[in-house]
Amino acid sequence: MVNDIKLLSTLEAMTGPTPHTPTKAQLLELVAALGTAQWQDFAAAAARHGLTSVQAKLLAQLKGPVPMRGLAALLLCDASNVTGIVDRLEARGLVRREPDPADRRVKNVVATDEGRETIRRVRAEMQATHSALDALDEAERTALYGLLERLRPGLEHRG
Amino acid sequence: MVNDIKLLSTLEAMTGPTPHTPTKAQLLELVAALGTAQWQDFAAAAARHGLTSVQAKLLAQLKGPVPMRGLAALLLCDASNVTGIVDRLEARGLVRREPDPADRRVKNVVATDEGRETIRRVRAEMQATHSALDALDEAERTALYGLLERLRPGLEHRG
DNA sequence: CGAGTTGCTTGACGATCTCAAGCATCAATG
DNA sequence: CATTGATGCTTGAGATCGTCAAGCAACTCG
Repeated sequence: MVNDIKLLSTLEAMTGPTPHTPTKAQLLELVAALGTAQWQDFAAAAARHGLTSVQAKLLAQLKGPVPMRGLAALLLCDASNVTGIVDRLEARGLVRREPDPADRRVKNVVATDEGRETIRRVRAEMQATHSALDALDEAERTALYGLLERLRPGLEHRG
Repeated sequence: MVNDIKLLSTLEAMTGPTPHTPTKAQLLELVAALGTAQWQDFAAAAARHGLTSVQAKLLAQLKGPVPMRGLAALLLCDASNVTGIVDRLEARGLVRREPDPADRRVKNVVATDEGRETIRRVRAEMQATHSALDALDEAERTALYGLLERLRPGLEHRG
């Protein structure tokens, strides 16, 4: 699938002095470190707006109306947990519970204007993440995106 | 710095049908999604050994003796929080508190044999992460490693 | 209608997290 | 040496997060 010699030399030109092929363990550690760094960047940005990371994460899922059950699935947690988180967001006016017209058991959660604006700012204020991505040029971003997309299927549906 | 045309076509051969250059937002979203997926993989593996994710994360830091204060710095949390986490790990025999010979205020936390073995297994059992990385060949891993290393400086020391 | 399922909430309980306060120890100063 | 201040850890109060079990309302199917 890949022409090793040509590709590696191109990559070397691209990423600077190439470390020799990393162990899976090294790669794993690096991915983990960056994952937590980015999560903490997110948490810090959320905190500046008086949100916990979980509240911000929930808010980030609300592109449209989502039933409580759906939020539990997205956040991979118990539905009873979502009740409390939405309670607190609703008390601050960032979110609304709307009755579902088709099923009276269901409550759909919707972000208010203020909620949308807040999460937009949180994303914009993730300085560490933004400046990290700014270190890459366009070609590198495309390459990174492609590689990460290849990782996605393995990571997201787990066995 | 980069020969765009040649590089992009090589990358296209490498990553399959190339999405056009992704927005920073798209890239950010993808990185976030993979970060959480990996974190949940870690949490699930830890849970199989009766550990919470935070307990496992603390255990993962113990390559040698680390003072409580140092753990708080590594985990980016209050020192009083570490007390409780170490209490629970110590009660299960995964960790020990040792007096510091040079400073009697300090307690150094050390992983026991069982603690080391447990965290080793947790890492080994992160199936989703391992199988995701298995989807990449050697050249791709090297490329990914190089790109992530470029991201690290921006992400880790934040302003 | 009745039985089972599903969506949400509540209550109990443990873990995580922060803050303020406290105790012991260290370091520096007079 | 004695005092003062800083440092390392623990404790307690209070909020959030997370699960499980139980409950109520509403949907589905026979």
